[in-house]
Amino acid sequence: MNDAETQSEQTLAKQRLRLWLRLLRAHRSVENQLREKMRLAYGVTLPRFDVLSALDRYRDGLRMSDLSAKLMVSNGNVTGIVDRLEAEGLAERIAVDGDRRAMRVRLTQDGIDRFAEMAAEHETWVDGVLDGFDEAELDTMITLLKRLEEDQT
Amino acid sequence: MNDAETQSEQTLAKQRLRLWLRLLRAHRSVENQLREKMRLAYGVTLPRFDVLSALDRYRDGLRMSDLSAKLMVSNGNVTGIVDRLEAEGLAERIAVDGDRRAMRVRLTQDGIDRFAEMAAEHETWVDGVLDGFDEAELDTMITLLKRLEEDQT
DNA sequence: GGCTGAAATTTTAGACTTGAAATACCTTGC
DNA sequence: GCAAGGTATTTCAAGTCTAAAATTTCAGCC
Repeated sequence: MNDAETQSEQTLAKQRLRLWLRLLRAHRSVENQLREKMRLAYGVTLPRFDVLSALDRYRDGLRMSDLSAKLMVSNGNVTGIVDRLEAEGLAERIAVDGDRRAMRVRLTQDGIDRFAEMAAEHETWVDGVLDGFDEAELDTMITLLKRLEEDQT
Repeated sequence: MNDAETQSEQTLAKQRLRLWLRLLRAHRSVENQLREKMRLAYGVTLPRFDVLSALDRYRDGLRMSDLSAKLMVSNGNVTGIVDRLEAEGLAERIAVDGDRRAMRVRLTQDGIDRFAEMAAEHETWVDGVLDGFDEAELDTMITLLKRLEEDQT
């Protein structure tokens, strides 16, 4: 455990741990700010906004399992959130013909309209929170974070 | 809205949004992996591990409010987690003399020992997950993420 | 047709999380 | 001293989240 290579490996591992802790804190910081703004301005939670956002991107609707895969959360989780969005009239479940096990979820017109309002302001909030980064820095981080995701087989 | 400067501002805002989405996904990806490993290997949740980690760094103990501030979560949240850690015998609450409102939480000897085991393996897991990054890349990201946090007044 | 295993979703139990209210205590100004 | 306002923590209701079990349906095979 005393040669230079092992030494460097140890340092690298520690540095990777530091990165993870930074990622954790950065995420929590941004999330906390956005959650409060969303709640005050629109009375909506972040998980619901995330689901609306995914559904807005796929106007034809998504299956429950596609939705949970895209959001990287469990199936049971989206069941509850979609239940509430449905109760609020922002989303609806429709049958998938040819497979009676599956459900397609899509935005209602009201959901489309409400999301459009929120999304516009959401973007300006994010812009404000990440104000300190210029284009080069943004590109750097986006590229590296994207690789992080791709690295996970 | 047609001059070059405004155009660039719009692009920057979109890019910042992209960064936030990347951050979200990267966080979720790492967290999901670590959660499962922690659960299978030690039967412990990530929130509990986080609290143990903070307490391990401050062996004299932390007040509940210091703990919640360091972890960037609500007060009510740490109350529940510390309750459970206490029930498991890993942490204990002790009175703060001079202020009967406050509580100091610290690890028990068992908590110290158990955490040491977990922390060692946790580090190797993080090392594995962030395997794809070399020292320069780690430094870059750490520096930028650190600045993100500092930018929030 | 009927059986078997897989797939999509929901249900369930338990934990985590927030924001707000409640409780208990402290501190300051008078 | 004591009232008023502030601080530390807990409690509470509602929502989010996971992992595992349960349901329902599908698809292939005999």
